[in-house]
Amino acid sequence: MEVIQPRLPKGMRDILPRQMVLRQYVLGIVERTFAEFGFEPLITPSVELAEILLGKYGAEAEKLIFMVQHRGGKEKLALRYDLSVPLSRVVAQYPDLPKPFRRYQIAPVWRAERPQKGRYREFWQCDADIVGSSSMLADAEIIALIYTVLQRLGFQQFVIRINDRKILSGIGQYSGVPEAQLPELYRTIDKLDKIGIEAVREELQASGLAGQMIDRLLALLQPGKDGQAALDDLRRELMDYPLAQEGIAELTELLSYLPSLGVKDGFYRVDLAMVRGLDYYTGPIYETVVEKPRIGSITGGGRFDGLVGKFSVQSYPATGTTIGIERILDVMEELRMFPSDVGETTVQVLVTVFNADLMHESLRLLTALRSAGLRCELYYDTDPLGTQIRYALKKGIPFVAIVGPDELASAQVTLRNLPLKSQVQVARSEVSEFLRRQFASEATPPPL
RNA sequence: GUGGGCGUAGCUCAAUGGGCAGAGCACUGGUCUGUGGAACCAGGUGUUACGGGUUCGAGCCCCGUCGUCCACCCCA
Repeated sequence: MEVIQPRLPKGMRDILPRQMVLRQYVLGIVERTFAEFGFEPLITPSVELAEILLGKYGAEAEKLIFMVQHRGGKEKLALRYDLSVPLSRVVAQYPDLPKPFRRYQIAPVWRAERPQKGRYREFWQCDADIVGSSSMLADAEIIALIYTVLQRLGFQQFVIRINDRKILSGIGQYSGVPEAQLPELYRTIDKLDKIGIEAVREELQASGLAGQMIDRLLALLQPGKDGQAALDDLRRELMDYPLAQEGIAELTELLSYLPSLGVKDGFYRVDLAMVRGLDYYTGPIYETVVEKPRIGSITGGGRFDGLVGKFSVQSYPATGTTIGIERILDVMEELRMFPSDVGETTVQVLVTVFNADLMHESLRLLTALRSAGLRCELYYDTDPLGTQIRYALKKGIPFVAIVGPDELASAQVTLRNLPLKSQVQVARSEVSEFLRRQFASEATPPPL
């Protein structure tokens, strides 16, 4: 019979148990931190009506939306592209949600991109957003949240780049570039840190911008300059541009909150050349980059005050971020950032079976351990102990429990700790408590 | 969507200038009744991605398709 080739759609992956252990460790820290910051969980469908998603992200991004159809379906459907637009729909659809509405959502999104390193067609986003407040405290808390999550995950080196769409718009006005060509200008500016100041100068020249204006723009963007100093320069230079002044005031206020929220210097930077591609951002924007593995941004977000208004006459200001779990996992694996007690499996104990006569002893022990909340697997055959132990080693199960004739006679259980190559005999009545103590401190995130 | 590299066993890779399908690991079954990733035996390890062309003869050369990786665009 012809077999069907086992394979996956382009850009999509299976996540096998060994990877899931690492993933759940990271997700646990992310979710716990979201909850500590006062965000509440939300789930929305993977599929939205196409009209909900279309016209929100910009022409380029919209091409990447996965359309969904089924035979005879009358609704036009699409897989969600991000979590911010569904959130905006939810807020518009349930007007009685108390504001500010603080929700987190950890869920897969889909983008029909060409896959490459750190880029998949299905990946998970961890969003935390605040809807219904225009306070810069909200933006500052989002940045503190990003900082806290990355600290707890053990990131030593990262920079949260901060800019403001209003400042970019002001710079656009100041440059005298026609409205229609502004997106091109922003795209070029965004490349500053990637291709360098001279390459950007050349691109601006090629686009027909006057040399004098190019000099003034590049001077304003000041890649090397300290954030507050750069903002002060801007404030003077863009005196006549109210929108830019608004953005400068926003960032100044936002920055003032960060130290008291525990965000340390050096982990964030005002970067006037950082743009972000999505259309819906309206105020402060932020993204996090790491130097070591060059993998693009690991978080991204900003203020999107106009999005809820697309779904309701009642509009609400909103801000938030997404944390890219796949890229974070890629980085952490590459830098070997996982604590040693994050093992290869979630199974804690293998209960062995000494022989057919003692099978029921093993079953009783198994049941007792499970009742105590320990994660246990039973070995199904009466293979020699060596074979059973090798099985545990291979799967990375840390403890092996043995009930043989000797243990039965003395009402004890032998517990072998495979990583430590040690073993102890514990009274049958105390086995559960003993093992629970062994696992008491496992994989808990370090306090700040 | 644009450009480039690469496609041999499940995985990592060999195969003289065109001349008979290879290794390690993994996997499946078996042997082994008190302790370490074992050994031994047996076994799929495969239309050399697919289709066409050149040739007496193609894993190798040419064309096309598909897949994959990388860069660009953009993004998490």
